[in-house]
Amino acid sequence: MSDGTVLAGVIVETEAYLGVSDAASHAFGGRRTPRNEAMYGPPGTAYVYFTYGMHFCCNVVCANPGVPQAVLLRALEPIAGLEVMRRHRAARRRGQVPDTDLCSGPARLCQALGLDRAFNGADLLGRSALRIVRAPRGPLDDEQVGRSPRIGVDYAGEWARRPLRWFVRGSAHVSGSKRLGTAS
DNA sequence: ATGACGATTTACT
DNA sequence: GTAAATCGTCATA
Repeated sequence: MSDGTVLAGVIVETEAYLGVSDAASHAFGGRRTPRNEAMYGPPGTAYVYFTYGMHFCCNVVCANPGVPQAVLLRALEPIAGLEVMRRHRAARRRGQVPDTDLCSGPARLCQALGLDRAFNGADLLGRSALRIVRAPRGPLDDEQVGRSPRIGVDYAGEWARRPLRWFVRGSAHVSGSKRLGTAS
């Protein structure tokens, strides 16, 4: 953060949005507007969008410039800056927030990290304030990764059923872990 | 200018 | 389980 505090977490849940052919994607049918323009940028670009009148969600652009494919960051296991995250998340809530719920959802994660439209279009691979680095613990075995259909895209017909959500099996930091964390 | 809607979260019955 | 919160964006006119 601006005061030097480091907020960090391990990505434990993601969803893929496969571009112009994907009915659940903001770029479906080649739709290109000021809002989703970042999706058409180079790989490693952040696509942060505002939704439901109150939430932000953060994606990582994955394909070449002009090809609007991205991965939605859905949950993190927080590993640094927990105090700040708790403050961010408790602000607009009644009680306290369990540590397993600090970043267990695409909008929760953005709230905990303080991500908003200022980060839209940011380069996640450089030295800027927001970045993604290789996990020190290394890659996971396939057995440790679960898959399921994506969340909240029921309007997308056949695409809604595709298993394009990935999560760390057994992680308590996955969104809706009680319902979905053990699926597939 | 208008209106419908959302890649969600939270609270409440 | 259901519903409220809350508003930018985009398609339509």
